Amino acid sequence: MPEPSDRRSRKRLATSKAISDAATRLFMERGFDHVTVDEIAEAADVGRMTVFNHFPRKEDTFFDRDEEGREMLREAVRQRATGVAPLEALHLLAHRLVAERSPVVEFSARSERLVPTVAGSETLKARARAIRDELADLVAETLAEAVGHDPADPDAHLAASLLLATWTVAFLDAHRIFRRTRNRENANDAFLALVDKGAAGLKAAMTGTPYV
Amino acid sequence: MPEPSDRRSRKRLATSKAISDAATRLFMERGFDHVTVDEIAEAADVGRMTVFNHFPRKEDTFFDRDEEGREMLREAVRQRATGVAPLEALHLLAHRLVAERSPVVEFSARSERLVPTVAGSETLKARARAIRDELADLVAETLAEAVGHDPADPDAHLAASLLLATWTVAFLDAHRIFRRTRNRENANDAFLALVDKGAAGLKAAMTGTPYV
DNA sequence: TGGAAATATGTACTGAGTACAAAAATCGTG
DNA sequence: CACGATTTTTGTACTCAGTACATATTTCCA
Repeated sequence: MPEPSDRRSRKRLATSKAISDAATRLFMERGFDHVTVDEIAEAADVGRMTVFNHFPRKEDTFFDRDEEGREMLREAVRQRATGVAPLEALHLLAHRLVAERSPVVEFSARSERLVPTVAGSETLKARARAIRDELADLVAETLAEAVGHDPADPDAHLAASLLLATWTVAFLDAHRIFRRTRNRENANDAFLALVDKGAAGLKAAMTGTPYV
Repeated sequence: MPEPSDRRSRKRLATSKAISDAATRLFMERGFDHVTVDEIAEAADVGRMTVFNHFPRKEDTFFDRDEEGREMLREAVRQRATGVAPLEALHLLAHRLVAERSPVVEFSARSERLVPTVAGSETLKARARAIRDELADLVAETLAEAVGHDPADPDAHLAASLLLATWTVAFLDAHRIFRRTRNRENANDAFLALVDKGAAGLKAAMTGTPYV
């Protein structure tokens, strides 16, 4: 994330952030469906059209950092150490993100407000599902690329779908544990326990392929 | 599906069917986004409000048979033969549906028009994903119930998510094969090959639980 | 400093979905 | 069969997301 030096990019970024911050705050306060785009624009002190200029849909003001996730997944597979299978690299990534307290799998006071905000809105849930599927497609293609297979390789798509499904269930369960116990370590443990289970299944499913 | 005998129910069903049929036809012809609710109402010869009376959202006029899928999944687990593990019952269900040429996994001229219709619309894809997640939740609860565990059992949710993910990938791959080879047997084989792979993974992931 | 390019904003529109009320069809019962 | 209750259909009026298009404003660069 290199801070761009020219004023134009800096201002654009500042405007985006103002909109996204205002929107996220309002969504957490009142729920996605009880906030209008006009109110977001008002709170961010911009015109209504500026919101749509930066974010094609209302829900994009909330989910505006999925590109970072894409980058992480791609890099984990491409920059993996020699001798590490593609799926193993992704499994290691999950463990590393937890160990490094990465924001994407963070269980904190903030995530405790964010998750119910998503859960409380069909639109936000739909967008979360869409992103999950987009990530699965990306992982599938990255896996296939890593072993020189066709991007449509069914095995790669099965592996990617199973992986994302596992991580999603693991994240939601860990969040549930965190809410119940208010203990980050418990949540991390629950997350990794399910991730490991899923990885074991994935390994078995992909036996005989170069992905594992 | 007992045909109700009273006129009221019959008429209501007929109206629903007229709307759903008209909508599906128009969506296939022109694409979901290029059909308005007014046009659906016009084609079904009802008032616009009648459409929303029968179907809360426009996309529900297309996906109006998901309850049957729910019923199948529930029954497969609940009515399983003694000695058959819950997940095994669901695996057998997949094979049975293919063997019996059930409409839900049918690869035909009709499905060849339906699938691209969904693929061509973000709204229909979103609804398909939502249904998939709803089915996964249902399967998770049914599995947990079958072994006397809490409905929120993480293992049940992981198993259900992996199962639905597998079936989805298998269905889409089989459809791709059918389009390419125009041979239903090829599609069935591709479907079952991936379902079996997923089942192998699922079995490994769930080792030590009563689900397998 | 004078445009060129990018960004911000306004106006006017389409179309989904909701709230509410009223009309029409159907049903149960005396 | 008739009449009141219930269900279904339909119309009207509204909110709000999202789009098309034009204009103004800001930033940049030669």
